Amino acid sequence: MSAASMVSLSESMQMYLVTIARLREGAQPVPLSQLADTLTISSVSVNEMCRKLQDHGLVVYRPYKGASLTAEGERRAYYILRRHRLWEVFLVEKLGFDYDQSHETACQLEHVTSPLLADRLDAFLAYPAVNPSGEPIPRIDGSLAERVLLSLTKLSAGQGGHVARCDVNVAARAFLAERGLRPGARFTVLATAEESLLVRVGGAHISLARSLGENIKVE
Amino acid sequence: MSAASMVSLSESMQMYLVTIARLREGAQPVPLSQLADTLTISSVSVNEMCRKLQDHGLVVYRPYKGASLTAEGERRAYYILRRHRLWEVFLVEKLGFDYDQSHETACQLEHVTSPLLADRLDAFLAYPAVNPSGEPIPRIDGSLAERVLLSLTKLSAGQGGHVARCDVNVAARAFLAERGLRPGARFTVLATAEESLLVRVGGAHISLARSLGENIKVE
DNA sequence: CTATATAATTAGGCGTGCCTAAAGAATAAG
DNA sequence: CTTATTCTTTAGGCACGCCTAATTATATAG
Repeated sequence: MSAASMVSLSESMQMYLVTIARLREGAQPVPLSQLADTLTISSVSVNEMCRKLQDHGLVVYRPYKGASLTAEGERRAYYILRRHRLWEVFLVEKLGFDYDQSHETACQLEHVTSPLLADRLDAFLAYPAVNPSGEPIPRIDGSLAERVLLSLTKLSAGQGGHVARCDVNVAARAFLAERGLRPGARFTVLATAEESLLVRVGGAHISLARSLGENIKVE
Repeated sequence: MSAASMVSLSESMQMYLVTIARLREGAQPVPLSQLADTLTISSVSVNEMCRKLQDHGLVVYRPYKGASLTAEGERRAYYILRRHRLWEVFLVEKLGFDYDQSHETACQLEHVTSPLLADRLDAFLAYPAVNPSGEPIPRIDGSLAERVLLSLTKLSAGQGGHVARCDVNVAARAFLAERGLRPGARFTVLATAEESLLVRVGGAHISLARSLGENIKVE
């Protein structure tokens, strides 16, 4: 529980923090299994690291519940997330990367980005508010604009946007992801009816029950 | 002595290779003491690593002589050096960094730069031939333009350039470095006479014997 | 309320890259 | 040619971040 305000964190610790920040929904702790899965690291190692992060005062870990961020942990996570998303903007807008390519590359660059570099990059990119898939970029002061999310069913035919979250069961999530309807994807609503709606994502068309669309959050 | 052509190298191994490439003059092996000094790593560790690099077929290490690069080692070194200098150009020209700042930052970025990123960056910067201090940038094919170097004494009053190398003894090197006349520094020749010349570097003026200037290589 | 699947933990290990201390070898200077 | 200095090598260790195998604890479905 030591403060460790100025100490610089290892790349691994940084990755854990930002992963928790990404996976959590609201103040919900993130199950370690999910963390292990996302990071592709064994659950034993994840456990170990979460305890260490807790000792550093960055994470609160409750067995069988999961890991959540302390105020300091969140600050650290946003610090990295800011760099990550700034690089994504640079890679996509200036270097013509695909979003997926940019994400992978930004994952590396984020850890070697000094405050000076981050701020200059920010200025160079004209202070973007969001990354290429619409996720907000934390500001220098650590503040993060909340995304304004709508249910997919709130849109009318012709409108489009980005998928933010799919709050559905695993089977449905896999089904949708396979067809391209996953967080970050750009889509257009083609038609709506009483009980279902038709969506275009990438080259594919998907027809969804309203009950399912209700739980897909977009912006 | 295994080939290891495709294997990716650790960041440390990369740092050793590019450091050797930077320090060597011609095909001269680099003394381990100099390597240890530059990397600020104990000579024991440097020794260890040079043996490992030799086992990987990247370096030739001869005790009491020093380390030199194999063809493959040089290829790897240039691969990193290319990324390093491209980032320096980006940081200085696009983000307004000082050269010294850019050098430090580029040292980090170079290790997380995929071929795609390097090539896009190269294009974005309009295929620069040299970094901000005039050192040539290795090309994609691994070729490195030789610098055209002159002795400082070859210049006449009014001409200027960058210091490339100071081939003088330690005391003289330290003396000159302290006054700003070190590799990378921009200077102007203010006046020349039979036995000495006057140079401006930064805000300072330095008067040098021709015999000393003879061994200062510039471009 | 108990069985079963899921999660947590302990124990022991591995590779990398660095360190210090101490001993041994070669070069360069007298 | 020999001594002093510098360089090399061996030995033993440490921190980090990861691993597997085996054990123990919890939660939840029946």
